Amino acid sequence: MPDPSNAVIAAAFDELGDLYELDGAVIHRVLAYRNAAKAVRDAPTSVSALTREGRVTTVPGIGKTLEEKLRALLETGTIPAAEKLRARFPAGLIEMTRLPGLGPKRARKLFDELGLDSLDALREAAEQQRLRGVKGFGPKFEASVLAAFEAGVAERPAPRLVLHRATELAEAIAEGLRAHPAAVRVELAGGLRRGSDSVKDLDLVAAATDPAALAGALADLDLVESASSAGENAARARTHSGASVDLRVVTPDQFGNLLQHFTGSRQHNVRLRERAVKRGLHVSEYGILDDATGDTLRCATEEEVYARLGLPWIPPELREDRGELDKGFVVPDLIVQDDLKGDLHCHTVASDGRDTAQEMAAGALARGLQYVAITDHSATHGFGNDVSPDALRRQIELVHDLNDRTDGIEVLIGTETNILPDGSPDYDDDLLAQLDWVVGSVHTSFGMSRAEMTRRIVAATEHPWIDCIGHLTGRKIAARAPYDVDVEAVFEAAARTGTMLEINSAPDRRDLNDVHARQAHAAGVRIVINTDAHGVSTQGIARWGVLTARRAGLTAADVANTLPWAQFAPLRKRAAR
DNA sequence: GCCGTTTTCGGCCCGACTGTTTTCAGTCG
Repeated sequence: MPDPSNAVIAAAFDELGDLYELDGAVIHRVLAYRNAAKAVRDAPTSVSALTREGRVTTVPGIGKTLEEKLRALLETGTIPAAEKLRARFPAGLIEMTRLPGLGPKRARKLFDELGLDSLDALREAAEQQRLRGVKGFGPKFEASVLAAFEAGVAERPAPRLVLHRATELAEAIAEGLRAHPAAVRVELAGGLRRGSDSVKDLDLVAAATDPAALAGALADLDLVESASSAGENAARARTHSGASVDLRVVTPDQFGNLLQHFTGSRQHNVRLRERAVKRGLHVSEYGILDDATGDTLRCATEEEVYARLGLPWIPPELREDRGELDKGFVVPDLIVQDDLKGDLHCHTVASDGRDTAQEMAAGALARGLQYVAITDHSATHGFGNDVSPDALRRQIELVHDLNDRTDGIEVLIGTETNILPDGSPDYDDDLLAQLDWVVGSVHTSFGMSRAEMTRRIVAATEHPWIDCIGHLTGRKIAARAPYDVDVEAVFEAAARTGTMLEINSAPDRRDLNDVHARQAHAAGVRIVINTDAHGVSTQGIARWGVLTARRAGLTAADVANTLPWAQFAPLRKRAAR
């Protein structure tokens, strides 16, 4: 039995938190499990390995009790406490808490008094008006339950918006609001500003000379289908595309407090406020209350908020409670898009791209890059337009010729070769050896076992002509789960063999993700940020890969393709041969 | 259940809204 991954352990702790909450445990005990789950999910090393080494209590939020539970999980594959609680509380009870306004306390009450243990049972009870018989529940709640089912809550959890679409939409709304005469500043907040993979809704904050007037103006935008007031200086809306929008407006002297509060993350704010309380300060979206004086400090900028708490300004991408508020944390000089000198993964009409190698090279040059590798799909890609070995040989000639004719940018010939189920590439070694650069990616047989998939990708890192592994986990944000692979084993192999790992910038991939990129870097792996662009029009998506790298805390020096080609070239595995 | 520039015990962010209450617990962000 393989050791559970950090993701599996985190899910187990989250489940335990839910179960203890239903069991009526004090909330801080429940939160301890959720904190631990998050710490495990974000941990830069294997929590299973730490447990075996007896060092797991070095993970913040894991103490003696959770260590014991981890040991049980490693030795028996399960946690006894979870088994016991599962026997008492059906899974349907946790599902019931998906309904707005129904949390664990009230769900438990319905379970105890009416025996409701599933969404179906809840709906039936609401239809029969039996809920109002329970103290604390009334006709309005029954109506809201039925409305929630009508809206489809039971079938699907609220869909999440992938960041690039959400950003595009939110920027358009922000632009509309900025045109209002009362607007002083309008900014994106929440996960949009932190660069999360996806967001649940669009958070916007604004400063205005007349806050109520600007909040009211949200309803008038063309993009907005319907809007409602959510208090004096706030508005909530739904766009025609179905996204929900939250807007809060204050006067300019409080804008820093508001922006800080609504940028989050929740965990970052909790930690920030806990720190502040120890100094006698209470932080909210309205200001910083000082116990000593009774005064509330209003901040026009975020910098003032952090400064008053004795902290440097922390870039939004790092506000995830991953150590950024620890004593002695030094804010890194995070990478920016302009730091990138090359793109080592793109496609042309030779496979499934839209533009020619010449057009892609010109596009890369126009974006200020100094080198670009043409890496079309390989012979067994399986989605049409496969590049046969002969076609690749012709492509080598073509790109060499193009490079000779092109000034200002190094045009390299490469491939994105399929990693076959046995871990080998689908071109012969002598052909791969003629290329400047080879990305190896998994595009088939996603359903392999974790052990098989890990062996497959580790074997690819050990191949002498594979310079880099593309989109390591194959995930599609909000659409497709990653395939099951022991990423830590791959990081070890990549570091050992000198194989680089890509942060794929496609906005629905961002793979490596932020946590993996941080782990890989810590393991000594060389990271590159690639576009995987399929046309000139999408070469700008490096933005999303850079955002992922920033969330991983990476600087320009931590990303190999910030180097000019002359310095990058010798870092390739093939350069050592 | 965790944790320590006030603590090895007694704390553990902040504010708004909701529906049901007779003064507020639970939920949400």
